[in-house]
Amino acid sequence: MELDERKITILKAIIKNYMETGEPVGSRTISKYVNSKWSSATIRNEMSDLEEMGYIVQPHTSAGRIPSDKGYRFYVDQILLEKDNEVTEIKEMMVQRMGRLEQVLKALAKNLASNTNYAALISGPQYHRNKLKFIQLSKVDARRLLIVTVVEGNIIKNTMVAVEEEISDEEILNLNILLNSNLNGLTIEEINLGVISRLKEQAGVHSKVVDLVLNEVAAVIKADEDELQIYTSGATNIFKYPELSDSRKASELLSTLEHTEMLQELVDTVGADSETGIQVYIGDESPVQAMKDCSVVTATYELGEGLKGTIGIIGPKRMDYEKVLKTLRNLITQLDATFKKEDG
Amino acid sequence: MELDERKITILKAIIKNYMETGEPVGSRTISKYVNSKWSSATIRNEMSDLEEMGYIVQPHTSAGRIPSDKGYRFYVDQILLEKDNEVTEIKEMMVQRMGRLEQVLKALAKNLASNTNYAALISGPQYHRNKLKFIQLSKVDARRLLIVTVVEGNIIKNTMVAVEEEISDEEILNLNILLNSNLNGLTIEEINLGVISRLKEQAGVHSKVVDLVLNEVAAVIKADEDELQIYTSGATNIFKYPELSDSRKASELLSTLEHTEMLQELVDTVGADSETGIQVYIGDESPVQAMKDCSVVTATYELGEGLKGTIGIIGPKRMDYEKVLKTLRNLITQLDATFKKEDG
DNA sequence: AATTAGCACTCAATCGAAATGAGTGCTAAC
DNA sequence: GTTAGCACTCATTTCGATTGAGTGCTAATT
Repeated sequence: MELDERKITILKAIIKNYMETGEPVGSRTISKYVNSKWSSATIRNEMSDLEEMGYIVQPHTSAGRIPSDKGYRFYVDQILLEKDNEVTEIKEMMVQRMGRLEQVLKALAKNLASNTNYAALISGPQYHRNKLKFIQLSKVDARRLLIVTVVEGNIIKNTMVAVEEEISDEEILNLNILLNSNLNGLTIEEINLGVISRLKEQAGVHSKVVDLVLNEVAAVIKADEDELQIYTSGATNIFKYPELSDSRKASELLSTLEHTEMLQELVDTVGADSETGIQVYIGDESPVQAMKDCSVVTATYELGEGLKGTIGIIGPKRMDYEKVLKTLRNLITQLDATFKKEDG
Repeated sequence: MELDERKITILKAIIKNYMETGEPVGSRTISKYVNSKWSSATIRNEMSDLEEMGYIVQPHTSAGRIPSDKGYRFYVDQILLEKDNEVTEIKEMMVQRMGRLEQVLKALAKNLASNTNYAALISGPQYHRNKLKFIQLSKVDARRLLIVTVVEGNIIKNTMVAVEEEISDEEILNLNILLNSNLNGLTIEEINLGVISRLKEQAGVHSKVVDLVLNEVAAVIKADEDELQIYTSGATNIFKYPELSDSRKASELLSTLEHTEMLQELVDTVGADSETGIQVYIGDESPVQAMKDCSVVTATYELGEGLKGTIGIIGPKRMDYEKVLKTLRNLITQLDATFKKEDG
């Protein structure tokens, strides 16, 4: 059997309708919904075919039909094909006060969630292969040094370390020059033993401090790699969809969203669509078990070479794929543009 | 009528039992629960009295009794009186890597939630009246300055600003000295026009930069005051309590916890118990409407003079007050001790 | 006078049979 | 190929009967 014009129209009508209502949709509904060109009986025959082909299912005999995962998949693929060129403008909420990446990401997630009415997720960029841009030591008080590390993408990290004996301002100045001239532009992997021993040699009496500083820098960056930052927002939006809001499902889904370590796999996988990095998981396709009754759309954004993060939307299977995909594509475009500008 | 010994015993038994089961408790249950010294009939009479006095209620005729808010209140006050001296040791999860206050607070909330099985909330300290400890300007690249601000309590803030024309390293050094010698030890309110104009005068050609820096510093601190940092954890724990997990209530409660701005009032109010700063809200007593079916326990911790934050637990009315109060008291003690040490 | 046993009564929760109705599949007519 | 008509299915709703935990009251007991 083949998916002819009419079957496609009917399938789309079923999916659209089900997305709106969340209820199984029957033949009569569709008959009225689609210019009433065909009677309910005809629709019934077509639906019977569509069911046989696996695009729709009956939750039980004598109920209407709902789209199967395969049905959704067809629908989504259809949309992914239509490369919409119009880029609708997103409100200029972005990046008034840059510099605190976290804040921006959180705001972004919040915005995304309230725009779509689904749950949103955003992961901070990962730091391996990331170039050191700037290091600064400062004396906060007699025995305490503040280390500020700036890496590519203008991500700033602070640490405080205690030193054994006081260091004069001038010595700190020299250390700063030393550190920056030797380390700037290197990735964390490139700071190998050779570089380190050369540094320590030049530091003379303060080789101990150099050690301390390098350890902290490595630890800070490492820590961020390990406990990957993931922010979620609008998790409670799922209560807007009855099929997800019974206590068992809601509990499972929400606690997964709360324990961000369980979302790792979702942000690790790079999107399939090579151009936009967009990936759509429908139901069981999701790498996260708790989301088998949802659909998840993720997209990858880029801050610089090798500096990638993920944005995601989690909603019911009947989510408005068209809107979500459009929004994400749009956002990615803007993000990429923004960071490119900020960075250069 | 008076609350005699026996009535108190029975009231406590009812509350304890209800806390365990979450079901209305009947006379026979209590009769067995309390050394079976009294028969169910006796208990019934006493329960009748207790109901008349308002300590317990029947959800409907011919059901057992459950504690009223007044009943819980009695119970809690009882516990608050018993100043327990034994301070149980909390696991040494705290403060391995200090300096990133946020991380510590988040970890703390997570810990608290998983220890108690209730939802936990923690607010970062508020910054007004906070002393500036250290300012540092650094040149990241030709047109960009990094401003690092350290305030009392070792809270570190970063901002990046763009400058119109390049400033030499030496000039930056001078600016740093100028800023630190003039501003250190001042609160944000104390940096008034007098101080500012004096600063600008001394800065000479770079008075513009001073302006920029001061604006940023004020803005950063202001921003943190405005959007008070509140972290929640274990919100989904509420699904463990059937009386809170029906879709409507759960949705309301969880979205309140998600939109932290709605928790403002909870962390604004300073605890009533003058010594420990602990405050217990039972049901309607809570300033947050969405929590009228819950109990909320908050405690205030201190980082330094005028630098206060709040920790809170949100759970069902039948929460284990004894455990919660003990845990919070304990935590506060340790927090205070830790920050005192760190700070000095 | 306080306590307890006994019994009638109440009422939410549970169960199950019947009614409802949305929706299907099939057949026969158009 | 399309449609009208009808019997059939089955989740959901409705409603009365049943159950059982728990009470209040009274009379007997200590």
